[in-house]
Amino acid sequence: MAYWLFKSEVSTWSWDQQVAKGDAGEQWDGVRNYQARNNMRRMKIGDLGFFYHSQKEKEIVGIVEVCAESHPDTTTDDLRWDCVDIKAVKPLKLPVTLQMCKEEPRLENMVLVNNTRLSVQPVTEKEWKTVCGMGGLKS
DNA sequence: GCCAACGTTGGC
DNA sequence: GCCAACGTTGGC
Repeated sequence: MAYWLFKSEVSTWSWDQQVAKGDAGEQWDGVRNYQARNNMRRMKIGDLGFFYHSQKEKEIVGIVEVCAESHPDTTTDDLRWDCVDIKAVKPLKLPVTLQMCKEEPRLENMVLVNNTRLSVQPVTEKEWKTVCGMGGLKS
């Protein structure tokens, strides 16, 4: 079981839209970055991820689950780009803001804190549990 | 709105 | 294969 973090602008694709898709989920398309794509290729069905709103909110708002492994991104003909499908699992009771992550010593090595521009990131199990705790979930 | 960080592109 | 130029992302 691996853990990930998916970043999106609210105006592009929001948590509410993700929730509205229900268990069917939706492909995480539009990624045009090799590192992010490579992370998606490593994902397995059942892996969990955080859903992060960038730019305005700058906070982790919910938990998603990978429901289809990497496949071609249907929004482009360019064969280089793959994506996975994810579905919403549940929201955090309390959103965990970027600032909270920066102020939390246990998260000092988190990719979110150190590489703000990567849109699909790995999360360690320790970081996962820490953020879930901060978000009001037992994990 | 600015700017730093980073990735990509293309000329040589 | 190097590196300058350029574009994009995202925090502030």
